[in-house]
Amino acid sequence: MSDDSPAAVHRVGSRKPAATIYDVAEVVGVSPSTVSRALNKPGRINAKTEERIRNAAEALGYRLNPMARALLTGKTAMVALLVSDITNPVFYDIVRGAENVATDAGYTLVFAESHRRSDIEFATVERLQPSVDGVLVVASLLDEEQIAQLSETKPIVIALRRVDGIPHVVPNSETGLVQALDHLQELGHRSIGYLSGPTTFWANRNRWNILLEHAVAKGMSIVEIPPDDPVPNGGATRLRRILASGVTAIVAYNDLMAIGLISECKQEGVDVPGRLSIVGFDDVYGANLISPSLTTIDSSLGKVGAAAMSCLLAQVDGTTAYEPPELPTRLIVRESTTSLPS
Amino acid sequence: MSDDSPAAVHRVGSRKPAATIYDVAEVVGVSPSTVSRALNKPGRINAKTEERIRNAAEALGYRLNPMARALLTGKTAMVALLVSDITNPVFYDIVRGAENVATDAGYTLVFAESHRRSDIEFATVERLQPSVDGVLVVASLLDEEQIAQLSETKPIVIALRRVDGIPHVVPNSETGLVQALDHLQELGHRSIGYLSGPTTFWANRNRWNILLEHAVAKGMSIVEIPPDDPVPNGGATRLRRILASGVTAIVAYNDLMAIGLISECKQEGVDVPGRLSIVGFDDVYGANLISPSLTTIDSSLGKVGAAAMSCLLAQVDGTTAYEPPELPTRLIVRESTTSLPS
DNA sequence: CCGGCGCTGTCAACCGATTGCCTCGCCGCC
DNA sequence: GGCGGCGAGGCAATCGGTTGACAGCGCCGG
Repeated sequence: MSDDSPAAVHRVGSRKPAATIYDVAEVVGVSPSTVSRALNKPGRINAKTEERIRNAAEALGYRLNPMARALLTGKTAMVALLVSDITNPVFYDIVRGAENVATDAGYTLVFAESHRRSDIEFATVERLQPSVDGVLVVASLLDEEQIAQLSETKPIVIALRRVDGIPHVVPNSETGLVQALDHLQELGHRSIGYLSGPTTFWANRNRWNILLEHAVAKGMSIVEIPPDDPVPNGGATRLRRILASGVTAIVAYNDLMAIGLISECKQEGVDVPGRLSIVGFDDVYGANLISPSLTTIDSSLGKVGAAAMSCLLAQVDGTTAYEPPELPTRLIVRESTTSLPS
Repeated sequence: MSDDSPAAVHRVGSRKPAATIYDVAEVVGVSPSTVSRALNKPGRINAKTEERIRNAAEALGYRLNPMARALLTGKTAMVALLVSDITNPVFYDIVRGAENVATDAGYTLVFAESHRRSDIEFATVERLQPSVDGVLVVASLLDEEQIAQLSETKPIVIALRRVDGIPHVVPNSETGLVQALDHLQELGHRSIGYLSGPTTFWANRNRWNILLEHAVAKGMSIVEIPPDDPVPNGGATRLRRILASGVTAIVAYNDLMAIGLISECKQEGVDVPGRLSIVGFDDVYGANLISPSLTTIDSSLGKVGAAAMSCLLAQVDGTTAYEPPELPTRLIVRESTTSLPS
């Protein structure tokens, strides 16, 4: 039976108009304002009346119209979450963490994607702002001025990027990267390559700076392998350059690039980790599936999303200033790194 | 000035109140209704006046307040997308496809997760309905009655599940599954196991029914390996049962279960595909990363999401009845299947 | 010379909920 | 007995934008 055929037919047009406080008021025989108070100022109204109103509201299937409330109060109980690319697994846990916090706090999450274009990002935030109480942007591509400008309209929080004067939540990349360098040093590696990400990304520059500083301090040599392709797994095309550089281990900007590099190595017959040890960043879904499984740095993205959303809601509610927790990263050793045969 | 102090500080409270049509009207010297008409009924107003109004609106940074419009017109220009589990990669492409269509049509996407609980799913749809023009639910967990009930309030579309009387978009699993059976038969397999998913899932029963019908027709023997664990990768614990059953190939409910099974095989030293050929379903991210890479069935989830959203928007706009495209699935042969040594 | 028409723009009601202010009735206390 | 106080509920304005009804005006034809 081929029952997969899509059903286009449907009884349309028969939708109920949705009950309002006026309907409830009429049923109970009170004024709409009394209904409003009964429903959200417990105690303001006589207990018995309140009870009758609640029952009537229940019976009518009354739901508050968020638009109407928003119009008057200016609070929409919605927050926007903007990522540059939905299909990038780096964002999954962030989205989930943020969604949980928002939902628990009674906020509805509006979700949007900027398709990796800063102009779309700007326009999208602008478009969304009237509908939401605040915006959480993950790894924003905008200038600091643009962010500051958007911040004048509604609260905005940035995740995975440090922006002066704007609340942001960023895991501490240093702890994990230092652990990675220690790990590689213990394995006998002296010459490291950093497989760089998009040069405009704050996180990319940040990671490189940390690596540079600590590698030098540890007496290791390090070199940045610049990207020649802006797509995330553009790492694959750079294998030749890496081999030519003489490094024995690579720290990649992120797991996607590391995974791309491993694939390339497989194709070219380069042994990983025998010839080249590889460390990723983020521990995304898939990092432990690939063979060899990827040694990488866990940046607890779920917590980043949750913390960023908490930070945003704290601003929206205007209550206490939210103090972001320390979010250390840590190395997860798997199969893609091994000791250098000395 | 020169407030370069660290992140926590931020000039709060200094947010602009956002321009309204009243502000624009005052600047131009016309009435608010004229501004409204100028902005969204081109031609209704004198061209020069309209021009002046547009300029003033631009200068003031005027943005329409969607809440205000929604209150009167009943159209919010938002649609909700509900999935059961954000971290399930099956949904990524669906979300992306749906987001693109919604954004292109000028709709804002509200995103929510039901945490795999049908009660949360129901409550979430109910909560979201007043704010949106329609709801797209992916792989709904609800009864048909519940879905019908929700459908009375606002348009609803279901993806990845067939529901009588409710518009739905489902890829045709039959084409891909038949190809998989053909593929396995060519490789010499005569005895197949279906590694079943959650028994309550429509898609699970659907796939099993299709497999049963066609395997029998092809003269192959087939057996359903029931789940003993509701989590997606619960497949890992079932290896013993599979081996005991004597089948030489497994078709899994989805890639997650197939990947779990492969991991288990690795741990237990069972050769894949030498001892057991494995076919997944969905071709999610990661299916080609694992080793051996997974033979699976591509169900073009991006198109499913796009089609489902188009279907929803067609209902919302009340324009033409949307005719969902045929969405065939097809087999992708990789390394996890091989011929049976006869 | 007058009626009527088309073009522009204004008026005012309305969507649903919230909230400051007011009223009414009742109680208790001096 | 008079008055203050308080509990309970109503009135009406308000948020921002939309829209049907209508008014002023210039112009045309009869």
